[in-house]
Amino acid sequence: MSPTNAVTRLAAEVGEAAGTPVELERPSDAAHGDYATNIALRLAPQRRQSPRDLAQELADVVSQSPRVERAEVAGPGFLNLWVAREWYRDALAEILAAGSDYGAGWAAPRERFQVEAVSANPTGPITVASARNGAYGDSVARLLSFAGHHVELEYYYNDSGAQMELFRESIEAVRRGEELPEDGYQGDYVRELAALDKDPVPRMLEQIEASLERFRIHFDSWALQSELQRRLPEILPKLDTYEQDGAVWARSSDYGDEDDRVLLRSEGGRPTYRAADVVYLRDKLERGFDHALYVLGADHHGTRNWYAAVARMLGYDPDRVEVLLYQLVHLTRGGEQTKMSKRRGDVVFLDEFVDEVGVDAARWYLVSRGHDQTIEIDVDLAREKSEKNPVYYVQYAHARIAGILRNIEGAEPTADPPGELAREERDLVKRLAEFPGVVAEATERRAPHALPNYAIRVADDFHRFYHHHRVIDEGEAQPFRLGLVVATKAVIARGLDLIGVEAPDRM
RNA sequence: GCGCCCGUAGCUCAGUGGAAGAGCGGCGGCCUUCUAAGCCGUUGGUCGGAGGUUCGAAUCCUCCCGGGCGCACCA
Repeated sequence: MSPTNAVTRLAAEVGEAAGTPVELERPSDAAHGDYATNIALRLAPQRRQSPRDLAQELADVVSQSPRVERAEVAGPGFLNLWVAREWYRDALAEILAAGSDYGAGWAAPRERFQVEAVSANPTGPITVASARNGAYGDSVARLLSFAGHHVELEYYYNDSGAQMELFRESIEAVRRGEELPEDGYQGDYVRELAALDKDPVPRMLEQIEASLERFRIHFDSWALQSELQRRLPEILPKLDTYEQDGAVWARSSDYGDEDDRVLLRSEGGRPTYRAADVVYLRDKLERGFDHALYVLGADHHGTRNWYAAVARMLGYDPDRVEVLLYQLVHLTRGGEQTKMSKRRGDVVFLDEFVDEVGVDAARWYLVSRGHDQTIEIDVDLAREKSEKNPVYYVQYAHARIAGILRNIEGAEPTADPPGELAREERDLVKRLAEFPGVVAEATERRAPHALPNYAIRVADDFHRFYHHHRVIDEGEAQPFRLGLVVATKAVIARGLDLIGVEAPDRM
């Protein structure tokens, strides 16, 4: 399922001629037309026809369409299309009618998604590494929601594991003026929490929530490991388990995981985090979510198959569980790599990073790389680089349009071109018409980094248009150009919103 | 040793079977005109390597090299 729009409707016309669905692409070389398809090359073998002959037959049919200016056969059998003025008018009219909803609501069926993201232990402030988790997970959530799904974002935190004990012990040690436990938590924030003379965990959680809200990530709910763990006795019998060496194991290797996993430790029968995972997953699916998405750093990729195995063991369709992995953030200082460790206090916190570069540049930066790509951040260069961050290039396009609109308040936009379109106008309309396809693909591939890359292209086409053509006082061209920039503004604003970046009216 | 991810321009990275790209950097131009955080030109790549599949491979398969991350009764 993907949204219908001017491009897919044109593809459908070609598809009708070909008798099979057709996808159109925009050739990088303008000499290859506005749109092109390789359908003749794919169909030729089964039709026992030469690709070029087949392409020519399609060209003859398709060129009859009022939306097609001309159609040509090129190379081994590509079909290149030049679209007509009518197509541009249709495409722009559709965007103006939809406004900020352009590209929205295409999902069918509409389902309920839970996205669990960040979920860092409250043993310290949110780091830049966790911020990537949040930026990625939140953007995926925004995309799913924009598609028409019901989406809730949840933060799951561990308040009872070994790391938390070590954290509390570290605080206590500082309070008593004793030496830190082995591998204990260090850093300024530990001393500050120790000075408060209160339970450090609620304080830490408040700070985490505040940092994430500032980063424009709002969590709908917060889940607590200790609470979920209490329901373990009720869930445990539903699992395929066995005892060995005094511990209780899940037979997860029979359900698609690499190994069996310990649920209850031999020492005192204390539950592992995986025991809580089982309760939590069941809770998610029983709460009425069709899909449970886990956003995990690559350092957790070993647990990738664990969640699906648990779903199988509990009798759920494992396809309802999805693990979204992203690669880690590496920090360097003046070329030297620093390890991100909260325990050693050797770490860059999100708040510091945002103080340096701002929310917009930070979110853009963390989500504009593919999630399978390791991110390198040179902390010393972060600020300097932020001034050259492409996010400003995109935002500037939006601000320029806002400036135009301020100067001609009340003027009526139209999608109807007064005459032949200029090259910059055609390029911009075609670019905007890509938006629904970009959004749909980004959503289905869980790949929000397509948005910033696309937004740069839009800004590119806009800035070029802006440089070559005026909007205001251009006589009969004004209403159409106004429509063009109004549509551009809507697409840029939405594209940025989907990755949590603001679209300012002035810069 | 096993598993996952990555290797594309000087740097940071897009591009998941169709005709090699962007930003930054470098060099040279453009502001009495809706915002110069902009525009135009130019510089730049044996797509890590070798085989294979295909009419066609940066993209799919195999092997090799290099880097990252894992392989807990931590999370």
